Amino acid sequence: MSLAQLEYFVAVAEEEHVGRAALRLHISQPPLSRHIRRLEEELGAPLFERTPRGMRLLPTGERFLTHARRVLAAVDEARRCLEPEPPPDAPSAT
Amino acid sequence: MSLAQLEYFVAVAEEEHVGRAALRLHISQPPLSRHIRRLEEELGAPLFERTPRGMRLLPTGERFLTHARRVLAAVDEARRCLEPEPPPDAPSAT
DNA sequence: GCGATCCCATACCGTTTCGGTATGGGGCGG
DNA sequence: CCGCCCCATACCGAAACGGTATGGGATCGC
Repeated sequence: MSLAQLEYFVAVAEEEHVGRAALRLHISQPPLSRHIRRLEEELGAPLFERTPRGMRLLPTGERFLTHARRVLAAVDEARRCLEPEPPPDAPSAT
Repeated sequence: MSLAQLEYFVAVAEEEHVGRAALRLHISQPPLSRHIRRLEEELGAPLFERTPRGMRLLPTGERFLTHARRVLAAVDEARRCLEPEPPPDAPSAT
């Protein structure tokens, strides 16, 4: 499991469509399909139901989505905690 | 930034020693040094102080360590949320 | 029913990343 | 001065990634 795979999974879950998710992620569709499939294999459980109209989250996928977002949020916080502090004379309120 | 890098960072931070951390992670020392350095480059800030005895966390590294552990914990939870439930007749107490 | 269309999945290829071995450079202790 | 213990760099083969081309299945219009 990689952070990229989690981002990919979230995008597909939200779009319910591999093609649109690929556009949003700026990669092409086949690698994205592969990542999703490999993630499912690694987790040992399918996350999506493949329908003629696209992808729909299974209950397992719904649960995983919550945790995936939590991971990505934690990564964002980790990045932010290192950002240089804004200048003392904050332009926001003063 | 990758999950592997976060694991590597935590191990080096805990061991304060690249060589021991490498043993613990079952990889060799040079790739581990590279990962740490590349993580620092990506974050734009050094995380460790290099001493003749090993590596010591800088204040920035201490802050980042907290967040790195949070990310890895969230990943663990994500994995766990998919595990098959234990059988109803729990063997723990019977 | 047939062809066009829209999905996702697979095959193949070039590039990049990763991990391992060998080696360099610097500080500390005998 | 010499050996030892650190981390850093150089180089190489293996694995993973992303892109293009293509296949297989289902739906819609005719």
